[in-house]
Amino acid sequence: MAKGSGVKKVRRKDIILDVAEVLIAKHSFDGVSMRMVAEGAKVDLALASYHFGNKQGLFDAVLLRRAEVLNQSRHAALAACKEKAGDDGPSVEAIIDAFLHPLLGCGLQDDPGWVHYFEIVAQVNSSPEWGGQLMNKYFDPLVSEFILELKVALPNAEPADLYWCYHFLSGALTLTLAHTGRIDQLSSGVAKSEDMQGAYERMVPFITAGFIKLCEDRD
Amino acid sequence: MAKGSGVKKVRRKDIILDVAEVLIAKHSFDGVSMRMVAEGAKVDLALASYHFGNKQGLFDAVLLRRAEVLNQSRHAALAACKEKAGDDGPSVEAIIDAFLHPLLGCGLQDDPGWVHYFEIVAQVNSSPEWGGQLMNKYFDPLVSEFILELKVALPNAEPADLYWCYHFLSGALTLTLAHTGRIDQLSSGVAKSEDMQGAYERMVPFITAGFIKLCEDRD
DNA sequence: TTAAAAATTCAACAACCATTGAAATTTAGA
DNA sequence: TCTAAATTTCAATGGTTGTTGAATTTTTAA
Repeated sequence: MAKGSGVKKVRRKDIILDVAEVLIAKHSFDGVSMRMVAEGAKVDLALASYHFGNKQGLFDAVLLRRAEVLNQSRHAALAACKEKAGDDGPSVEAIIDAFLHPLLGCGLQDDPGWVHYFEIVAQVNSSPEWGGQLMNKYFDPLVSEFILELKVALPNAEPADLYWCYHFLSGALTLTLAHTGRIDQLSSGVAKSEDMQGAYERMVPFITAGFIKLCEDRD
Repeated sequence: MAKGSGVKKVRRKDIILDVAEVLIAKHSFDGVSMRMVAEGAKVDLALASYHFGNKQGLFDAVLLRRAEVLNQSRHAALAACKEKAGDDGPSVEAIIDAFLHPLLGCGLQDDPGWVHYFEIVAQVNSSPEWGGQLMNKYFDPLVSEFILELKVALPNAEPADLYWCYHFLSGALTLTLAHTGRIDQLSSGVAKSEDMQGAYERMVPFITAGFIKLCEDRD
């Protein structure tokens, strides 16, 4: 390659992460071997171990890489929504929207990298082995920010109700991100797994109504 | 063993299923080896292959065994709820309740077998590899019954909205069944993963409100 | 240009994997 | 009791797994 050609050199380390991301999304962590990754990245078997220590280290790196980006994007969305709101703070719907809308902005609709990443997150979230630990480590500090803001918007809410509501939100969201194609089959094509815009537009009012019902209307 | 002692003989085949259920729930399908199952069941390595053909066959058998029981129980609950309702058919809340309440009756609260089974279902549901196929095969015929009844209760609903609502229900439910312990950590113990009664009582109004908001109130 | 550091490859290790055919044992039925 | 079938064990197969130390190449920086 000529000097100063302006072509950014893609590091092998990043290629390995990209390939691992795709494979883990499709086959789950235990279904992927280091050899599959090396072969996909057209790289020697030993290289992934060199860069990431071992298989678990590779997995952690895949998870961490985009978590930081997403957390920052969500944090900014929450700040903007608080900025725009009056003295009473943002509405429940505005908070839920700030939580969900950044996912579309991440390129969830277009960028295959993000699509695969979220498929991994979906699997991790409902894994008894890693679900609690990893989600707590990578995402829950930011989630706590949102719940704190929801407590302001829903001052009469019982804490346990609020946490269960977030739990339902988390489940609905991650299954949507999992892209299993189940809704396509169930609905005979009327609803499509890939339609993240449509899912988003429906999820915001659905979840908002649930929060209000449980944390405001409660008998 | 003395003849006619009344002690029901436990078949090795069932023991293998029980052990596989526990292990798959904890480590996922690819994380479990035939050796781990054989060792846990105190049985020769070859026996599981003899009874179930191969590893995939064992997995299918674990999934199928309780699916039939659950489907029958849910079908009966829906029938009873239609019976009790007037000419207009059951309310949205009654239908959602008929979908969720049988899970408690299955022994979800007490029987460890069912607890582990539902952990597997949770993982399968959000697996891109098997999620669409397996859930569709084992559960969706019955799910279609429920959606049909929801269409009666929500005559003005757009079909796509209805399927997305069920999708959100499915996600919220399966994450709850996954028992990841994440909600315990997030809430510092205020909400507990094991509290299926509490989850059920909150889930019914939460999901009902979402359905009504999206499929009845829609602007 | 040169030397140190980083990245990459090579080769091999021991451990574990699922599957299977044949032999041995247990069970069921006549 | 006797026999055929079902169950269980034994032993081995060929393949795949993650990891690692040493050798080689490439990059970096002085």
